[in-house]
Amino acid sequence: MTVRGRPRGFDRAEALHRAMEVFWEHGYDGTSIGELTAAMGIRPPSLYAAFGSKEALFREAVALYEEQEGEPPLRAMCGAPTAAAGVEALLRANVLAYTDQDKPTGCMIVLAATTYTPITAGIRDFLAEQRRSATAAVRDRLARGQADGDVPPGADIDALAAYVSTVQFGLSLQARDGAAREELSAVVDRAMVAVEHLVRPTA
Amino acid sequence: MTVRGRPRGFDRAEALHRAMEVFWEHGYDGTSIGELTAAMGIRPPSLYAAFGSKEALFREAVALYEEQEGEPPLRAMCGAPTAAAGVEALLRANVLAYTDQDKPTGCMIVLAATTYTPITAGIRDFLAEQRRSATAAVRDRLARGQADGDVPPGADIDALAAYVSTVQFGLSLQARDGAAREELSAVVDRAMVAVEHLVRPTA
DNA sequence: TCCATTCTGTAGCGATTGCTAAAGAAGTCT
DNA sequence: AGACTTCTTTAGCAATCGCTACAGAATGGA
Repeated sequence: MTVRGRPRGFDRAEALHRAMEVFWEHGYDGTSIGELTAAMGIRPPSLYAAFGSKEALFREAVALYEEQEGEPPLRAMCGAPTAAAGVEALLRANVLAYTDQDKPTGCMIVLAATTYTPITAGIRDFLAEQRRSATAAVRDRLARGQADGDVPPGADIDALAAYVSTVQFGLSLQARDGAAREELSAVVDRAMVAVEHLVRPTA
Repeated sequence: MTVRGRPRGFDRAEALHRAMEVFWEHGYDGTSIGELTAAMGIRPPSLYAAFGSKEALFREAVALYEEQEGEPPLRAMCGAPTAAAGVEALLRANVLAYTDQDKPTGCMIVLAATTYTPITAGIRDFLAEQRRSATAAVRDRLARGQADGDVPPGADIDALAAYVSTVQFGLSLQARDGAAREELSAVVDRAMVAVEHLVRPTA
């Protein structure tokens, strides 16, 4: 079952990766089709034939981002022996990722569409949903900690997960503002003081 | 020394306030001149005659925002008896402000330009500078706490200030995502656990 | 009264936006 | 070979962007 017609002249996966990097750095609104086609090495009709629209391309780029950049820190969180260690692993992995010299700084999910224009409401809601699911992943890890006995049964894991996410969001913006890796690492040190304390028995 | 020529037909201060609200909600890129003139009740030539350009108007809007929205929480921080109480007052005042029903959610300084397009680099850097000065204000309050004796001399106040700012940045995004006031309040509770602990003697 | 000055309205500038029609190129099918 | 299908190219669409030329309106000064 071979494909008919003229074969595609570019690597779709590689083009998507390039698009992801541009969206990551410039956000959704800040990225034009011209910028995308230049980075992807193709012309607009090829982009639209392969990806449908700017919004559809962005959603695919977000999915790729979550797979490549989002999953590893989450796996580090799940693989840690305790919930507190998991949260710390998550935060530290993200600090490293947010300050990687070879990539745009900060988290794409956090920074790509914070403005509130009616036109890009769909994009904004989509990213907000991704952020909520990230928070849910933290809460699930804390719940497992309760089951494992390393988080007190009475702890408000929803509030604690919201706190961890809040710190993560803030770290992304700090990274965009040019904060150094050690600076963000020191912030995580402080953030973990609260986590450790709240996870301690009879807190 | 009266003004010559036709007098201005609108209240400049009120028009600026309207512009601020639009920029606050939609960000810099997300706000068009048409949207601004509609909200301000004027036509483009009047806007340009009174404010110069979109960027100049935005900078004035930011200055107004800091005066109206930013100063009160900072004063609350400075007026508190201890540095820890000051940080808590700052965070709680901001949570109330970020979730005010009558205003756009979150902080304008944090949310108005997170994307990284070369065109709006000036705007982005300008806001980043405002964020840095907010962090500096927290650090100064912590330094006063050291002088007053309610913050240990050995405490790393730069790192602690960065931590507080990180939480603040995160709170803004959480507010934009629709987080309720009680939810953000609970996040502040958790954040303060770290602050209280780090400010405790011999920490 | 007449001029100078300044603001306001209409109308539209050049540039850029996301996106696409139309034609040619490069394959598989019969 | 020739039809069919699919991709790529050129060129440009309508809409919107930030901004402004120009003429009319409203004031103060002489």
